[in-house]
Amino acid sequence: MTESAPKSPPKPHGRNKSGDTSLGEFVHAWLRDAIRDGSYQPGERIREADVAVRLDVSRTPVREAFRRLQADGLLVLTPWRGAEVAQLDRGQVVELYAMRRVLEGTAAGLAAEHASDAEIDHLFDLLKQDKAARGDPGRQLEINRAFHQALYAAAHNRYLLKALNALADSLALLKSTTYEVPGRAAAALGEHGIIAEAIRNRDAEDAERVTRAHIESAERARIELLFGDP
Amino acid sequence: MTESAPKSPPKPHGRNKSGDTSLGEFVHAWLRDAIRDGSYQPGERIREADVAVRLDVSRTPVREAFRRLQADGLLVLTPWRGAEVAQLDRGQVVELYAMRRVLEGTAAGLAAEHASDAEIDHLFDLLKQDKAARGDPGRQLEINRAFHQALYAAAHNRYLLKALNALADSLALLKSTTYEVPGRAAAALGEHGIIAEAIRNRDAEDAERVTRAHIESAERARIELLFGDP
DNA sequence: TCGAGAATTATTGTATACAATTGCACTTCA
DNA sequence: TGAAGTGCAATTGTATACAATAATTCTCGA
Repeated sequence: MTESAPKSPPKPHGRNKSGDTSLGEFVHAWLRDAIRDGSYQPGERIREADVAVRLDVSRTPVREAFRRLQADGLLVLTPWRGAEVAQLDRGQVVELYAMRRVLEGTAAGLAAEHASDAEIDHLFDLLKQDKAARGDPGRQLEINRAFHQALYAAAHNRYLLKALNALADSLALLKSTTYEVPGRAAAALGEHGIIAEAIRNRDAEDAERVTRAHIESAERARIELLFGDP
Repeated sequence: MTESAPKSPPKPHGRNKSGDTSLGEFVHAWLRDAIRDGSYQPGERIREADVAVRLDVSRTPVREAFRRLQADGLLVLTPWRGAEVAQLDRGQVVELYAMRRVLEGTAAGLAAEHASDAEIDHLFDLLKQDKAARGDPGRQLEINRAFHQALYAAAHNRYLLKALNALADSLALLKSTTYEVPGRAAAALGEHGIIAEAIRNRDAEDAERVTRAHIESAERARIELLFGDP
């Protein structure tokens, strides 16, 4: 608890075993993942010193990570009160999905215009993998993420990519995933297929339309999951 | 230069005269404004110690500000190289405006659906002020900003607001403003009027359409200003 | 004279000491 | 008994010392 305990000798702070360049980045990634997988629940308070002790670093990189996570919207920092994992009310969830519908639709539209053939191949490859993973929800979830990431990248717009990633982070604050709704995984797979098809056809308008529909059905599943009355 | 100079006695770090709650926030705001008004030029390197000495604070709050500005996309931080004011290449400018077209259009569409009557009144009030400020470019620029901010707020979507503000920050990296193009201020005023009208009519589709057109003409002015060959 | 390598220096990354603030528990008085 | 005031503990904000790294300069040899 106290920091005056006989610590190990000051360790060099060069690259740590992960691919992070600095401890601050390492802590950022760690906390982000911890929030994602629910180790830290929304609304829970996080103390700098706790994290520092747990990761065996000083408070400095922890503070750095806190600021970044605040900017990402994952933490709420109040002066002299510290950090709390953000929690979304119903209104925010609705706003989040409204935003996602727009951005994701835009990404699909731009992808239809700008995606390279290799990028389109990659989308279809992921679809194939998804089909193969039927019955393995964990794997499907992973591939689902990859599909959306591939879609974002194919749009070739850095600002859009950044905004979509920020949105995805906020979405991670909702503990459960829509794949827990019966049939949702299969439905999503089908919708992904339609999206990929539209992109291959270079039909931007159609790609945007079907993608918005995809997000809308994801939102319906989400609202049902969270609040039980769609 | 050296920090060991006989400093003033350790000053209390309570609320400073500005409305900032912490020094970190104060430094953040200061740097942000300095980048906005060109005191720090894009591409210019900024050293932590310099800022610290200049603002008479330690490096800690400066570092904090640097991280936030990096998250905002205003600074580029390379490990052990420090901070550089971000600079946008032509591709980024195009991507930025593509994004802005989408988000700003979406904001207008949502505003048409969700804006309160008071918010719509505010938009028209700003239009009136803008007309009155004809001939005063500085004031017009200020009102222009306020108009767009009011538009963002009227959309009632926190994520959209945040994304648009981030975009506006990046836009500030371009030193000049499109109002330097002859006739641009007047054209913008007219376009703003059309947007406000569409919102008052609660015509979301039209509001989005005319707003996208507005951003497109702003982009044309920008590209001409920056690169001279539209 | 030029280039490769080593020492030096400038600058950032990290750790930690200390100050300031807040919230809570305890005391005290009506 | 309850409520208000006061002191203490927990926690964050800030300053600064030190370590590590990268850029720069200097030296020496071909």
